[in-house]
Amino acid sequence: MNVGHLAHSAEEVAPKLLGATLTHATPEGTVSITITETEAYSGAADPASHAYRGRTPRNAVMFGPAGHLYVYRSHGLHWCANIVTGTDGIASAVLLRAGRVIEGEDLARERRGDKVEGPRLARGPGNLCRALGITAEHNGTDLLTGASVVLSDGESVPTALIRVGPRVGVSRAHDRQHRFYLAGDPTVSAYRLSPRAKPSAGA
DNA sequence: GGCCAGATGGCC
DNA sequence: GCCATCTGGCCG
Repeated sequence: MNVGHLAHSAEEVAPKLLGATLTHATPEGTVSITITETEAYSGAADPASHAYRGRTPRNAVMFGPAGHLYVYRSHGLHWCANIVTGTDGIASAVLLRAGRVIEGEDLARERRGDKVEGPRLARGPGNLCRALGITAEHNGTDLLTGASVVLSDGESVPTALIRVGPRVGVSRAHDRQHRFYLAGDPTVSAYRLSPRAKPSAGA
């Protein structure tokens, strides 16, 4: 993967990351996924973004150069990972919502639990991080320079298979069509409207 | 300083 | 549907 591919808005990059490969090698083994679901988040213009109110210690990586990993904790127990896009100094990132495990399925199942079905191993942003073994220690990692977590070109995905919809679980700007996923793919997570989402006009 | 909400997931 | 669990951000 070339950094040039990521040097655009999150909205542009998010659909293009479908089909790309994310790999994490550890002493225990290697797990790789094909990305099947993403969401775009921007900065000052996006009320649902962590960067909406400006730079803070938590979201600082979002403001940095493209190709780095932004990891945050959700609800006190899950980790979620984003790929930073765009220009250094301007916040934007793509949340990795789901993927298909293509290497290291045994290790992924060890991390996720015995009973988890193959397609569900990395279904949902928290599960994706757990299957890959991504935690806070990977926040800020450069994915393009051969660090432990690496983003690489995978299979090319036919445009006709890409679907767009509203983002999952966000209470603000929840109508924005910034979620991208592969049609009919069982590894894609279920849509859920935030309980706090305000009713929108025309609904 | 304190409180509330949250880019979730699993179990009842 | 409900709850766990904790951190960031804002004073709702």
